[in-house]
Amino acid sequence: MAVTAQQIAELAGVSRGTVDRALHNRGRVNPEVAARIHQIAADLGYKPNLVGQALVRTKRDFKIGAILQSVETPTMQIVREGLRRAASELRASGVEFIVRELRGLDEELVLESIEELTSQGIQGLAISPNNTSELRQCINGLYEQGIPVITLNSDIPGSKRICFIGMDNYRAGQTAAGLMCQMLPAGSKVLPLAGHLNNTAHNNRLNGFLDTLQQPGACDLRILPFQPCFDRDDYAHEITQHALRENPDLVGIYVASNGQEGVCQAVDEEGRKGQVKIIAYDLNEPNMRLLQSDSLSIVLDQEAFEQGYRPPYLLYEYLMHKKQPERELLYTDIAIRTKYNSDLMRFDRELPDSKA
Amino acid sequence: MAVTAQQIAELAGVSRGTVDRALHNRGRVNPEVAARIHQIAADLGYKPNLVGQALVRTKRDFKIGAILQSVETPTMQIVREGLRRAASELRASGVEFIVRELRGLDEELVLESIEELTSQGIQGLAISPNNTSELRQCINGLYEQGIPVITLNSDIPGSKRICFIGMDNYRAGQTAAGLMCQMLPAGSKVLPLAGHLNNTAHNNRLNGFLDTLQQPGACDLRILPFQPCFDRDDYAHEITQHALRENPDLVGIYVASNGQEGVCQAVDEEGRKGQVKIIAYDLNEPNMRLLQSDSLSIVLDQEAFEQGYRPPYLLYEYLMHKKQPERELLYTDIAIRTKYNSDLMRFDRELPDSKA
DNA sequence: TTGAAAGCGATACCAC
DNA sequence: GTGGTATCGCTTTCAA
Repeated sequence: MAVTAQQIAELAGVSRGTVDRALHNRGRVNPEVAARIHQIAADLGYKPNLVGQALVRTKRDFKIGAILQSVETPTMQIVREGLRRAASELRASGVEFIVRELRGLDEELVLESIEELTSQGIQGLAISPNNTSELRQCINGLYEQGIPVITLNSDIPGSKRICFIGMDNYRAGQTAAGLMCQMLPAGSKVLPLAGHLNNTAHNNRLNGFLDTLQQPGACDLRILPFQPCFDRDDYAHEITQHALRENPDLVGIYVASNGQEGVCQAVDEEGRKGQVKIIAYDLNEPNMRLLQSDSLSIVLDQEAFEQGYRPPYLLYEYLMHKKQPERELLYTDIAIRTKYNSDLMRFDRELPDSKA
Repeated sequence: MAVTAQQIAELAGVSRGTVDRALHNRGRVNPEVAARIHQIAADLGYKPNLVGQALVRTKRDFKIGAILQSVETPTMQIVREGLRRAASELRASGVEFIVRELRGLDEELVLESIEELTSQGIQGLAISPNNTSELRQCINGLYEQGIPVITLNSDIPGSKRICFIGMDNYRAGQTAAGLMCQMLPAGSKVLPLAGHLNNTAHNNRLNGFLDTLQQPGACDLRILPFQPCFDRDDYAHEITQHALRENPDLVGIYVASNGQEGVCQAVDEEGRKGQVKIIAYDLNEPNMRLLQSDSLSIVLDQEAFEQGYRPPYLLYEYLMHKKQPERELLYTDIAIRTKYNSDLMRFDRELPDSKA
């Protein structure tokens, strides 16, 4: 049996209350007694039992909110799974949890939802935001009110969110560059595709890619001018088709955004499947299929489940023990997925049994 | 606030005790009353508060044991980190935890340690075993005594351990084959290295690799006869040197065992660095350096931290809620690591603050 | 400055 | 069958 506060109290010849005040430096305790208590606790290696602590905290009831956007996309659906799982686990420990799942990107709706959640008295918020100044101000406002915010999947840099969890897109771009170098011989021609011109995530993926390939000592690849496909498969298809016809020696395509299905289809139609290495993003159902059919060579994944799963716990720790997240930027793993190591059903992603 | 058993009791006009018996079907309760209670609980979506439950369980004190072998190796040191972290977390919830960390592989010592732990009254055991029939029998014996065992890192197939957590080595070999195909042009010559001839893990890695390359429709690589290097860098060095001299067109080396440092050194000495793609196993400090210096192209990692971290929790759940692990074989992720995505210090690997 | 006691939620035991 | 009560470890309040 682990040592309890009661045991310390008996050894010190005082009551549990005094031990508690002493060990937590709450004052109102004779310095000599306090010193003795600390000594005994250290000798016995006392650690407060977290279960006991947690039970007490259930008196002050916690209420945490979460807002997801674009829940219709495959990646956000995985984020949502993670969020739901965390919510269900925390609810089982007595935490109240309110989730708003929004379709599309609608700043108005987001601001409304925040309003709604705060009026319901949430004490912390996890959100997948747009990067706009209104939302930044809103988050800063919540911070001033003492409501911690965590951004997930995409960030609002410079805002007063206590942390961000998501992909390091620049690093991911570097990773893609490294893989292209491994796969292609010197002098190969590569086409980079991005989404919207002002999408920070995609731009970072592109810059990481280009910077790395231009470093001194980097492998020698010939990079075509990058093309925006606006996350659309039809545009991506057209761009790819055109590039393939113009460049019979095109052997690599880097898709920093959505549009990979259009790319793969074009490559297939032009009869170049297997001759062109394609790297795309996010391990979801459609991309799994493209990997299995050898259409995509590699998918870089951002561990979307984690992005949903962790924020509730981070907020809980913050509220419960005033514990700050380890870092302001919690980058998820950059997972390299191929045909052979891409299992959507990893064991640690399963939902726990509902206990009746 | 979540709904509590007390509230149900009030609504049903009975006492908490009756509610408890009814909901857990412990009998000794009027069927009509039981039905009413079940109805109310369902309506209110009652879930027992896990914290409250956990607190009660601290009365019956849990004692869990763990045995690690070969703790002097880089990989097992990561496993150990995971194990220690889990131990420290569970201790903070009142679970007793006894860990034996053994150097080398010594079956006698392992059997002794098991004896010692059981005599101390452990109710569950996590162990990184050797695959011998004595140990299998021992594990089966523990099972008969009602002491669940989990094997980690390496398995004893067919024994009555409740589950195994570790790498799917065959799948890893397939993954390596897939990567070699992506990296090398058709007709390339590849040298496969293994460790001991009877090491199951290495053999599986090798077979997965060879099988995949020989499948119909697979890419066309010429595989040299595989060589055992007995996990030694000096042998690996010699084998590699010889192979490189004999085969000026050798452009790929697959190292299914240890010995990668010898391989890299030989490639470097022969002036072939950058011309030969090398795939090896396990992301540890030495391999990180080899990745950074572009000596290794790719490392396949087995998530050693997880292998240590999860078994204690699985045992705890098993003992606490009689919950079986989801599967008998819990395969850890096959992580593909390159120079750019190999960070030993991922955020989810950090030790929690010690709470005073 | 200190102790005694209540209470968090669930369970187990013992009377009735 | 059922209700009352003690208990797990800790925090908090109220008296003293």
